[in-house]
Amino acid sequence: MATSRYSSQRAAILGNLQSRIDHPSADVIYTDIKKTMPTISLGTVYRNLQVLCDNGQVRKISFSDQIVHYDANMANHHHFVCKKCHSIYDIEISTFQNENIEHSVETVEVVYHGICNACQEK
Amino acid sequence: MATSRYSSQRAAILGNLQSRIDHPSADVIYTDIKKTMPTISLGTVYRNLQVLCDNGQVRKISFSDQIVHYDANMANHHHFVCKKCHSIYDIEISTFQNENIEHSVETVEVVYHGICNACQEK
DNA sequence: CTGACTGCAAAAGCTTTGCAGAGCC
DNA sequence: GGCTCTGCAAAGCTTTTGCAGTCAG
Repeated sequence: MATSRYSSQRAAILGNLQSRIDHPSADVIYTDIKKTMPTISLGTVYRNLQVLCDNGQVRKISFSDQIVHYDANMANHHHFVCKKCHSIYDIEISTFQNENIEHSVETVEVVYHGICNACQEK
Repeated sequence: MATSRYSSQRAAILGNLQSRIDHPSADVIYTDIKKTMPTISLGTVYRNLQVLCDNGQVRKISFSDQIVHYDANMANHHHFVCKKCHSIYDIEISTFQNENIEHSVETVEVVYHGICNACQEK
């Protein structure tokens, strides 16, 4: 944050993402913001999403479609992806505990992120 | 596989993936196979990996790096991704039960795949 | 023979980056 | 005024696709 400066573009991007419950791609955010801020460029959207990620205000999520989706909900939660319509739903952890997911789950993918043993020893 | 035909290329791709414990990208598989089968093309690798996925012999896994990784281990297991060296480790479910993962986990990402309510009702 | 498969190369996404100019502090 | 940020456009990467020829069954 030390070298971060306020810009209306960055505010618009964060605001847009926080007002949504879906998990848009950079391009979807860009198209949406362009309606009210016609001069914004796609490169700016990508650059700011990266900064917001580094600042911990936004997270990237990626599924099997080679597109990075963004999520401003930083609370601990899971995701459900429909293989038919490709919608992405948030799954609250409490729901998860109850095994009470309202969709038909076929497979579960779990990915841990962190620092591996080899890197820690360096 | 009604309309599937044997080809040495497909066998080489599946064999290569099954002999590995890492989770290579299509390009890594291509480069590796090219050593013993110099005429194989990258397009063929992509096409066959897709077929093998459709047949349930291989699965795609994607993390936050915009590259699709392939995994021939179809048993139920999780993955650990090192944010420093980007290595991918398999995490066996039994290990998971014991919370006995040998790396330093910072975040966990859980994604369910299936058919959502809306699509089921159609 | 037939039709699925291959190699090649071009095209098609999505994302990153260089540059010159603009704007926040 | 300095340094970060922006818009634009080009470049970069991964992946897909069209086509004509090849090969398994």
